[in-house]
Amino acid sequence: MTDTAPRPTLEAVAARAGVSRATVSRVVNGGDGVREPLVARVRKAVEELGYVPNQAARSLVTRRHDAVAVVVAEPETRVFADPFFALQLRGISKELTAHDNQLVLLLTEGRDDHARVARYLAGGHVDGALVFSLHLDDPLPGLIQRAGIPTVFGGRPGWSGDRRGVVYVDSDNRGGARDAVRHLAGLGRTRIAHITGALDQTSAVDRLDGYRDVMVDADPRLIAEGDFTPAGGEGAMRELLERCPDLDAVFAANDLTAAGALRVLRESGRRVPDDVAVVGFDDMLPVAEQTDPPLTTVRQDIEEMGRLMARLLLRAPDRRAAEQGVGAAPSSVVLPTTLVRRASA
Amino acid sequence: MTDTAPRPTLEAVAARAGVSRATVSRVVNGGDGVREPLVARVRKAVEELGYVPNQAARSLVTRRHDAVAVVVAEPETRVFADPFFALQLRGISKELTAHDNQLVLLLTEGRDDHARVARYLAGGHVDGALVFSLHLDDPLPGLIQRAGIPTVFGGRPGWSGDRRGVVYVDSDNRGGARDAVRHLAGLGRTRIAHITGALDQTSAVDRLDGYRDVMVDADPRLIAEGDFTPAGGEGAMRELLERCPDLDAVFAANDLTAAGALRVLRESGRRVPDDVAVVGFDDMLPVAEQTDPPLTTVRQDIEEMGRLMARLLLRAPDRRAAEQGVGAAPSSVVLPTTLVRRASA
DNA sequence: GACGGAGGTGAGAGCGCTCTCCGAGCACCG
DNA sequence: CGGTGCTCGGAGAGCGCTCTCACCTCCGTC
Repeated sequence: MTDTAPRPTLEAVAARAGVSRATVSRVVNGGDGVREPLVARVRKAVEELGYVPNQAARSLVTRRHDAVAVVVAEPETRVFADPFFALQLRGISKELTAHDNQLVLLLTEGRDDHARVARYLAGGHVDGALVFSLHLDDPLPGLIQRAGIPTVFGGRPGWSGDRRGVVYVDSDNRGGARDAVRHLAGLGRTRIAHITGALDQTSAVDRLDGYRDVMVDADPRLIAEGDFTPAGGEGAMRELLERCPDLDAVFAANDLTAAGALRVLRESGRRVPDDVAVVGFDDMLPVAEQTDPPLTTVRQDIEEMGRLMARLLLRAPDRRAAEQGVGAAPSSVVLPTTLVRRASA
Repeated sequence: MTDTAPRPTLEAVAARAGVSRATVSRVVNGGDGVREPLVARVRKAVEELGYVPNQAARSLVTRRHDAVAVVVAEPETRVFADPFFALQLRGISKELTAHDNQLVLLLTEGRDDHARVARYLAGGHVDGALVFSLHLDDPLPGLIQRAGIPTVFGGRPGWSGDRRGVVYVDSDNRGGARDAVRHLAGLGRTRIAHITGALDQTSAVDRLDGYRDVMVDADPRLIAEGDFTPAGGEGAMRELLERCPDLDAVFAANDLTAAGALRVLRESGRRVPDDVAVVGFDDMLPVAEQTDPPLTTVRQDIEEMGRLMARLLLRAPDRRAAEQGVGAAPSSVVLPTTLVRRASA
């Protein structure tokens, strides 16, 4: 069980294959510049010995780590109750795996962790960082920028610091919101309400802006603040019904909020979509398909966002290249959204 | 921006503090055996230079990595739609952070990834592994055991291989299920049905066993197979209503399933809990509290399970200690559950 | 006052790998 | 047939750190 067998080294493989360490190294790293028969002999030795390169030794000299940190700066449990982040993580994982990179997960809770994360990133343990920092007042992006490693943000960081060189991947929240509201208007609805998300996050602000783009002179009482949770949606919906009992449509900042709103609408005796049409955002499948009635919503490809973040990061020029002016820094990407029609609007 | 500044080394700190490398190393690693004035001088130099130890160099000689792999062997998206895993991850993260360990996340999808994961773990990149492998037929536990690194499983691995030395953390699924069913019986219910989870997972099997412990000679038609999803719960509930229209209680394998069942019960015109009492499992807050009526359920402390897994792993004797027979291997832990009474039963 | 010992400090040898030279060998050209 | 250029393989120098020794200082003790 406790196999004392020391792991074989390059040296051991070289000895077995009857070549030098350098040759084995070349083969292990792609085999360029080594003649076929030798390559085969080396590979055979590697196989027989079960050789696995020592990553620490390799990193020591190459200064690469083939590892990327994923920083999740969400103080609340919410990020977890929410499949959103999990899906992005999955996209990231797939892309990193495809490039033989490891994923180091850094969850932060509260300010105390910020210093820890900053130190870790500055410590050169990873080649780059993917950061989810959704809050407007979050100091983390600034700290990370100072750490000086390539970084891609998930969602537009709502952050007033130096924006130069900031790369992010986001959905077209504003455009998606516009589509949603236009859809409702196209159904002949005129009293279209909006339940916002947590307004300390850029996505919520952008969706609100999109709503306003279409409802240029909307009754301000048609806007109620939510927080992306079902409970928030319920509260906001009650508020709206009280203020504007004549509303005939609701655009909710996300599907969970919409689910809460639907519940309150049903309680109040309103029929959806007959009396009030409802549109959500995200197209989170377990939620959007399970509501009663199924939710018309704005889909964003969350997993693809994660993939893209990783791709952008891996493509980022490393320090040496940057110093030589080689390879432009990648720029931010905003992914399109699509309206998914179901029964609720 | 592209700071060419090479990171300072031990050597540099030593020079600045006017001591030897060895002394700096001692201070950085706790400062034992170094006199106070020197310690202060070294710390000052570290501070001024912004020295951060090179983990690769350190690992190269110590053969420790202060990193733990978390392997999630769930081919389906489901694990993600489900806050369950996320909560455990959070517990793990907290505990690892408290011990200055990093979390390397390995998500596997499908068989192809198994070899990759096994190679990684065997490659000695991490000091141990926390493995979530919920499926009965999963080859991963075997592969990992062969990799020969300390491992703790999340949930009892349903695996027919060599069980010696297998350490896991699980909830008392069977006991919790018994409590749930006894509670229903205590309410005077006699036709108590069970919707199972996905029966290729030990937790589902254990909960079914718990149900059977109480319902010793239950009508087999009172058991319907679900899959831990709301949709599965709906299907199973319809099936049950058709087979046994006289049932007066349902114990669902988890809260999501219960939510689906509730919907079908409502559709069928039955009142909960008056006509049919319902109990879930997990006490997943966003779900259990939001159902109509709120769900009576069996709570397990998911985050604590994660914490415990990490604690067990970190306590596991390292190889050297094991060779000397020092430090017993930790043993598995089964955490108790508690019944949470809400309105549904 | 000399000696033993304990407690601090420094020197140096690697950990396993990459990568830069160099030298050897080969083909091809003159 | 000798020279030239190129390609392939090997030797060796570190990467930054830890850790074992050996040494040195200073205290207590007889």
